Amino acid sequence: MMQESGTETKSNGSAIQNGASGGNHLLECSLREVRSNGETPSVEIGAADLAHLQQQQALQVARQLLLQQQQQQQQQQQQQQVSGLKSPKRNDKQPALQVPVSVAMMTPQVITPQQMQQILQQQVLTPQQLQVLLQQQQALMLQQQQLQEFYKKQQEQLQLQLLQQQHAGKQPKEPQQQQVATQQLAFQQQLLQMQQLQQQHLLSLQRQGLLTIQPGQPALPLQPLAQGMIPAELQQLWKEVTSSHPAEEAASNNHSSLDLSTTCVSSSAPSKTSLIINPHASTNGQLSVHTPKRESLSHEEHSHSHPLYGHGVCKWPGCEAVCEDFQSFLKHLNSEHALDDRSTAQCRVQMQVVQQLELQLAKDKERLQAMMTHLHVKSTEPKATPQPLNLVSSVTLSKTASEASPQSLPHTPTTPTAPITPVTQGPSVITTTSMHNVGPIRRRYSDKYNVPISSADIAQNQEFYKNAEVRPPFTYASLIRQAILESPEKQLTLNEIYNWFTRMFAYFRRNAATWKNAVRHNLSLHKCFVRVENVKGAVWTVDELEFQKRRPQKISGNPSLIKNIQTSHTYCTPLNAALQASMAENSIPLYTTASMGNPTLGNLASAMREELNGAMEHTNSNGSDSSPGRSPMQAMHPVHVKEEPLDPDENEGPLSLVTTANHSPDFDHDRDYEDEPVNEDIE
DNA sequence: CATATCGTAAACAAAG
DNA sequence: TCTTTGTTTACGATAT
Repeated sequence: MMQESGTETKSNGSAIQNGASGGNHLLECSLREVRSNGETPSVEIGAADLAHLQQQQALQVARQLLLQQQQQQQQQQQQQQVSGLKSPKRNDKQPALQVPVSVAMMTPQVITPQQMQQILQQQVLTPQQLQVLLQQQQALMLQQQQLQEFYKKQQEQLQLQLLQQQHAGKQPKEPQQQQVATQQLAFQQQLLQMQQLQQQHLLSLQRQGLLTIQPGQPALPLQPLAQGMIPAELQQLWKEVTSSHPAEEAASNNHSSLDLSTTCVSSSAPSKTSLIINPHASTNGQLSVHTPKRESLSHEEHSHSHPLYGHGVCKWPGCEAVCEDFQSFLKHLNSEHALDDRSTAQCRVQMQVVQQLELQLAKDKERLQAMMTHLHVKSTEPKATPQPLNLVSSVTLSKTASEASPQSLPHTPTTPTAPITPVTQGPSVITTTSMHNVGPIRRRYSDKYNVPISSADIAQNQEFYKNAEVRPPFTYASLIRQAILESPEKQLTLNEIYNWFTRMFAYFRRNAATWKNAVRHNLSLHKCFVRVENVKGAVWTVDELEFQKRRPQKISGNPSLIKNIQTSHTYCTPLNAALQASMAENSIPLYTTASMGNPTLGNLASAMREELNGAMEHTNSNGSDSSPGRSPMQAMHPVHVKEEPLDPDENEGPLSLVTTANHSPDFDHDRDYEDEPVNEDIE
């Protein structure tokens, strides 16, 4: 290898970097802070804020509901007492009474599987956002479940009382009332069952690819959510995406789904009838069995992270009670947040909160779509700077997004087979690399078309790739380059590169021999990687010029692509501003204070900026650049949170702010991956 | 069809 | 001697 180019490269790099990296640093820092907060999404606090505003109203609504419900039940039972017959009409009445209640508890404001998948596919959300959403959803589900159980309990108890009144002292074998009651229950549970079946059906349809959601369809503002997802399905979905702990989660999934299904199915089965017939043992028994079962389940399921428990604090909206351990939290949860009017109301409020968030998300997605459309389609129009901000709810724009720029949105046409990497086929500046369904399939990498490459996408999907064993859609060269450029000194030893791979990508915690060989192979093969002898050995650096050299060739074939890139470059700064302004504009209190606002949007912003910078970078390399002041290396500056603190002796780097901010909090986290995974599964 | 790129495998050598 | 690091060649898949 030629060593002399090493110093050359370095001086090159630093010279270029100095161009315009200052702004990035500032942003970087703020983003970093934000990100570090994002580890523990404090959505509930924001929810609490909103809850305070809405609590009064919701409380009343809830009370009314409960009152109505009870009254209706009493009326019903009085009728039963009077008639003592199981008339078919009773069944007619019940839907009117029960359906609204139970359905209302089941359906509202729960993300449908379609929406989930859509979100995942479009990858408009960062994995962090998804997790936040997911947690919220799970919390909601739990609450809903509780409500349902409560409802059922209540019904049973009422009937029990009824029985005791009527047949005091007797041991009725086949009282007609009970048949009626059983019918009631059965009916209600059939409803639930039907809903579940529907959901499962939809899910399976989607999994088979029969029911596809057009990825180009922008952010349909929440359709009336007819189907909610039960927690098991949510988890299943999430697991499919992440597939990080398959065994455990599969187990817990089975539990929860079993729990639900048994509740529904068996209760409509005759065996349950006998249970109900024997009220003393049965109902009590069911209650005493059921409740702890669910508890232990939730304990199992969320022992690591209960949606309502974090950092020793109860995260029930507006609570924040301190619980030292999970057990005490459970106690607290059951005592303080038992099923009463207040909890019910809070649950409803939380639903509203989630709905609002979803609405907001839909809006922002639409807005993003409009911006993209505008920048792609109307690339000939030079002054479009603040315009995207005003396009908040323009349906027409989002329509044109899917129609006019088909290239910008990979359509994955008719793929009933395995959904193979609908990875950015288009030149979209804001890539929508869908990664969740990337299988072990061989494929072309987006790097080819996609200017922003790893730098941007890695940043965007960092969290995801960290936990999901999904092959990142980037070439080894891109990844290596990214690793090196993320390091404070812009240089890494081979081992450090390895560590970066294992730390950043769950995928590379397997088959070490293979990918390490590939890494070495790439390091040697590509001229852009320069080995520099050091006192302690050798480090690898990136020759940006060389790296840039390779890509214009690839891209040259596609004029529209270049056009788009240039366009995005032209609008880079304005768009950046627009984005941030948009975020500021959007930051309703709910967002800014506590909920998903800062971390996720910040993350998004960083990702977007990276994308844009990446595009810029490439345009520069094409020579058709209009702003020579900005350099490729600027884009290379890490906007990422996780830096490369591995080398304790390389601290005097130029990015002191960044590195110091990075080193302390992340250090042990880094060490985690450093040791184990490397040797992990070499055979 | 030719070519380029990429990933994988593997042989080999030098250094630690 | 074994492992790590680095270089090189070969081949298949895929995209242009």
